[in-house]
Amino acid sequence: MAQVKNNYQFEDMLQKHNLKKTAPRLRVLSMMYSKNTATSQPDLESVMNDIDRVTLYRILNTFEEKGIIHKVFDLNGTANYAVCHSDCRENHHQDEHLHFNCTLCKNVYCINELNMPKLTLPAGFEAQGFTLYASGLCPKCSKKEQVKMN
Amino acid sequence: MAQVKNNYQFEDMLQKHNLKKTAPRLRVLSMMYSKNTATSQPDLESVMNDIDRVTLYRILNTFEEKGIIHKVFDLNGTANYAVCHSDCRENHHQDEHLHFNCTLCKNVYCINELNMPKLTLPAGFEAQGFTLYASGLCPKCSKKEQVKMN
DNA sequence: TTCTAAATACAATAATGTTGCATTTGTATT
DNA sequence: AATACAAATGCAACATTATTGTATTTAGAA
Ligand SMILES: [Mn+2]
Ligand SMILES: [Mn+2]
Ligand SMILES: [Zn+2]
Ligand SMILES: [Zn+2]
Repeated sequence: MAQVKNNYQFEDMLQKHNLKKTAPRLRVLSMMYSKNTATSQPDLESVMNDIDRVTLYRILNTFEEKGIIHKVFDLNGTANYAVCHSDCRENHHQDEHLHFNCTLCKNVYCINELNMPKLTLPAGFEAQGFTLYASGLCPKCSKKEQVKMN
Repeated sequence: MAQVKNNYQFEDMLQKHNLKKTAPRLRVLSMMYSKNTATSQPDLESVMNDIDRVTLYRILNTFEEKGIIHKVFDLNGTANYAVCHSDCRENHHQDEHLHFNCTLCKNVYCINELNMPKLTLPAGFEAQGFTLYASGLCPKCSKKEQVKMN
């Protein structure tokens, strides 16, 4: 479920990362932490339409650099941003988890409950990181489909 | 390695999919089949700069629909296109393989030699398809790095 | 050769992302 | 509380990627 955090905690987060407490940043944090799915760039932009587009891009970039959020491209190539799990540090993400993209509601879920399988690549390839994508129906949408069936 | 095919074979391919044999289509096929990596949209466009951009997009779309090529987004969200392995059909891709994105040369490799691990998602999620991404050094670039080290 | 549906070319527009710079603001220091 | 300055925002301009509509051309069938 969505991690519940209040404004004080967001201010703390910014302070810990040596970032100034500003209204745009707090609003972005608040929005991202209020959901249990990633936030697409278009969504973010339409919700925060009073904040300059460039400011949003810069906020997302710095948050990513600081290890607060990570970027995921969904199956359509759209940029989505999700809050990082515990162990991400500045300029070093630790986000090897599955991303589930619902084909119906288009939401992207970070699935941390699944440990990545160990994989051996063909000779010559030196893998540094893995990401797993899955597409299909998320719990909400699969329920809706069930109802329609009956 | 790159699948070697001649122009007659490309013409056959188009015919089998009920597509007219046109110069732009044959050139796109020829380019994609000549490489063992996916072709990025920008690359395609700069190489075929005499063909209209829109035409290229439409060729890529129809090829994808027909199951001739599949689209892969690399780690930067750039669209790449790769020739499909045997068993893709019209409007039904069968491309559950690993995509390896080299961090140095940026090339995207389709790794068919690896069978996808079976995964169980958390309750409620109904997965329809999986894609696995890996990033790191491809054989060529990892060799270059070796040489530099010495 | 003629005919037509399909494909391409061209024009316009939308969506996404970046860069440079002027202005504003958070915060450390006095 | 006032000052000072780096950091952040806002704005303008631009680049890239992608889509839509329509006129023109062309592959392939008749
Ligand atoms: Mn994630
Ligand atoms: Mn592939
Ligand atoms: Zn859903
Ligand atoms: Zn490489």
